[in-house]
Amino acid sequence: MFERVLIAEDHESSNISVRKTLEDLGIEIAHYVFYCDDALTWIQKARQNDEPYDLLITDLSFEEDHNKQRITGGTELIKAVRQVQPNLKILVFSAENKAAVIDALYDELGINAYVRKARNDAHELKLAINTIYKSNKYISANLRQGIKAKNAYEFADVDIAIISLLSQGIPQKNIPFHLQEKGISPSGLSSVEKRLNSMREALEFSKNEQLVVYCKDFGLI
Amino acid sequence: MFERVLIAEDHESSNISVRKTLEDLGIEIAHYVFYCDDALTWIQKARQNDEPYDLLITDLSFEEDHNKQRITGGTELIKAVRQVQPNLKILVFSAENKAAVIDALYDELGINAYVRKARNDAHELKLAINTIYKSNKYISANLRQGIKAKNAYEFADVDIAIISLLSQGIPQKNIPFHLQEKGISPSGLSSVEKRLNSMREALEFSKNEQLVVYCKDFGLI
DNA sequence: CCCGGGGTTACGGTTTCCCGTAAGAAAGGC
DNA sequence: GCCTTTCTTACGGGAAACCGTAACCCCGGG
Repeated sequence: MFERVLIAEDHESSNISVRKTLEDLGIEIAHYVFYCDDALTWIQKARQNDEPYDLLITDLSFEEDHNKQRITGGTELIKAVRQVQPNLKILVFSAENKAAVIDALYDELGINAYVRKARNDAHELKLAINTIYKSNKYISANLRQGIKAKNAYEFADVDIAIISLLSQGIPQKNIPFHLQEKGISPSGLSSVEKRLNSMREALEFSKNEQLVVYCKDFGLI
Repeated sequence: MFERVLIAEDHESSNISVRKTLEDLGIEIAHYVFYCDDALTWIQKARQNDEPYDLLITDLSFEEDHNKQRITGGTELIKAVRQVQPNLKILVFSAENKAAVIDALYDELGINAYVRKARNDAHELKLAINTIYKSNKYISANLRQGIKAKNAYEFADVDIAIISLLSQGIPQKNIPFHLQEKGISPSGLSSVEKRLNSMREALEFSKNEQLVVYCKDFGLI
C-alpha cells in the first residue's frame, strides 16, 4: 500500500474525512495541507529529503482568502507537481461533475483517479486508492456513463469563443473583430451566424439566451 | 449541550466529519441518515417515543439515485420537519453560497444556523452549535458581509419571471402572453422591454445574454 | 369635481439579428 | 492543369428587438 500520502484540501471537514479514510486503509504517513502552495512545497521538500510522496490527493477548487497564493487551484497544482515529480500518482477528489472538466483531467493532465464528492464518496475513495495502487488508473463507474452521454453537440473552439463573447455583452456584429484579435477562424460575420444557427438547431433551441445558460451549466464558459 | 442530534447528509465524507465534530463536542447520541425521507421518519419516531431530537443538522442538496425519495432536498425537509416538531433547532450545513438562497432559509424557514462548507467549516460547525445551544441564532461572520453586499439590483418577481422565460427560449414578443398565464403583472410588451432595459442599465450590461448568466450565477433562475 | 403623478400600455422609427442565396477561396482527386 | 467538394464570406430581404414618445388608466389630494 501507499506509504507516504499528501492531502491538499481546503475544506476542513473534507480534509478530516479523507484523513480518516487513509487511517482505515492503514496508511501511516498522511500529511495534509489547506493551500496549494504548501502542497507543492511539501512535495519538493520530501523529494529533497529522499522521502518522496507516492500519492497526492487533491481537491480542484480552493477558495481565496487573506492568504494570497501563487497556485490558486487544483488544476494548476497538478501541472506544477508534474514538473517536480512526474511519477507521483494523483487522485482528484472534488465535487466537480462536468464531463468536459473531468475528461480534461484524465486526458491532458494524466491524473490516475477521479473521485467525485457524492453519496458513497468515502467508500469510493478507498476503492480508488486500492485500484491505482495496483494498476494505474481508476475511473468511477457512475462517471463512465456520464462521460459517454456527454453533449448532444460537439462544441468547437470557435463555438465556445462565440458564446463566451455573447455572454460578455459583445454585439453579434462585432464578434468577427474579436475573433480575429484572438486569431480564431472562421471569423466572418456570416460564419458566426451560421455556427450559432447550427448550435441552436442541434440542441433544439430557438434563442441565444438558451445557449449561454446551457454552456454555463456544462462549464464550457 | 444538545443531547440528541440527527444528521441528514448524503455525502458519506461530510457525514463522517460531522459525526466526528459532534463526538469532539461530547454529544453522545448522534444518529445519521443519508436520505431526507429517513430523516423525517426518525424525527417522527423519536417524538412518538418521547425522546425527540433537539438538533437537526442537514445539507441542502441531496443527489437523486435509484432510491426514489418523496422529499428531495434540504429545503423541503425543513418545511416538513417544521410541521412535525416546530421547536426543533435546525442547522444547515451546505456549500451553497448564494445570498438569495441563504437569506430565504433564515427569513422564510426560520433556521437557527447556517454553516457553509468552506475552509474552516469544522471549526465553525462547533462554534455554531455552541452558539445556538445558548442563544437561538447563529450567523456566520463571513456571511454577514456577503448578505449585505448583495445584488446591485433588486430583482422583482416580474424580473426573474421575464429572464426565466427568456432563458427558456420564449421570444420577447410572446412574453406578455406567458406572464398573463401566470397572473403576473405588468405584462405588456412595453413593460417587458422597459424592465429589461432598466435591468441592463442598472447592471451595466448591454445584452440579455449577460442578464441570464448573471441570474444563473446568483441562483435566481 | 378636477387635477396631477406614478405606473402601464400603445405606437412609430431605428438598429440588430436572422436566414436564404450566391459568390469567393482553399483543399483534394483525376 | 482543371474540376469537384467543402468551407468561408458577402449581400439583401424580413423579423425581432430596442428606444423614445405619447396616450391611457388608476388613485389620492385639493
